[in-house]
Amino acid sequence: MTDYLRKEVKNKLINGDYSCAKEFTLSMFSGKWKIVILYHLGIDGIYRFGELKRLLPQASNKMLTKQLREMEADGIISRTIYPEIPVRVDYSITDLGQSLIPIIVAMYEWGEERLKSMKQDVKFSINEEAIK
Amino acid sequence: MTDYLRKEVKNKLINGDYSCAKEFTLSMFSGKWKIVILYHLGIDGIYRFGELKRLLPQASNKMLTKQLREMEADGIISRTIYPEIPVRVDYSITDLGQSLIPIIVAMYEWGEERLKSMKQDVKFSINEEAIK
DNA sequence: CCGCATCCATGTCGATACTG
DNA sequence: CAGTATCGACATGGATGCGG
Repeated sequence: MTDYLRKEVKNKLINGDYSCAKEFTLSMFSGKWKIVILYHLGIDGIYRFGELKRLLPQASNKMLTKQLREMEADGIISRTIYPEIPVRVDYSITDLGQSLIPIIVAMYEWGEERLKSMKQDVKFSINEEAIK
Repeated sequence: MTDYLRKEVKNKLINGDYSCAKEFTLSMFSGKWKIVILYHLGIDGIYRFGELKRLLPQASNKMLTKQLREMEADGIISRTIYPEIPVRVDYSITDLGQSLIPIIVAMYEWGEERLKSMKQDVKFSINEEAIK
């Protein structure tokens, strides 16, 4: 829903509907590859376009570019072009982007916990099967 | 991207790729209306289907139902049917869903702050215009 | 090397009408 | 009341090829 969400939130903001603060935050990193890119840039540091591509082999050029451009427009990452030949482009997180990292870390931890307890449940049901 | 995200994450989980904990968490509330519904159920308490509809006038039956069913399947909300006539259905948040509320509150607060400083920037540029 | 442009299959969402 | 069914418009994302 990402593009849709971005458009919706923009419309709401234009129409003065400021009751959508959480949707606004969500629209920052809810996009294909966005949360992963942001996490890497926040934790690891600077990446070049090609490095991100290798990091996300499933992402097409088109999608990767789109996500990066949107995050740049939102001010959470920055893009630096070095007009060498061949061209070189660096991506890094901004201070604003960095301020989102705690939330993403919280999401990471929640996910880890949840996955752990889901594995537990699987073990339990296997044991129950064994008892029968 | 929501449905896509859900499918992707499910596939990743099936394939034993447990390195996607944040995407997994994201898939819990990244869906049309999900974060708003979850927030209301978490803060206000129980809602009936019709009440949610009135709360989200833009949401169609189809979408509202879909989002509620998915969140139920994910175990973050629960659905109770009272076989009266006419039928009555209550939706409430589960303990698991409640454990997501701090993250959503953090997102709400980040959004509020961000919107505030964006308004500030608008004021600044208006003042600059006035100075000229 | 880092993209953008185009085409096309698929997916998503709204509107409307109908049911137990 | 609380949904389901169906149809059609629209958007999304993958593949490919081109360009500075």
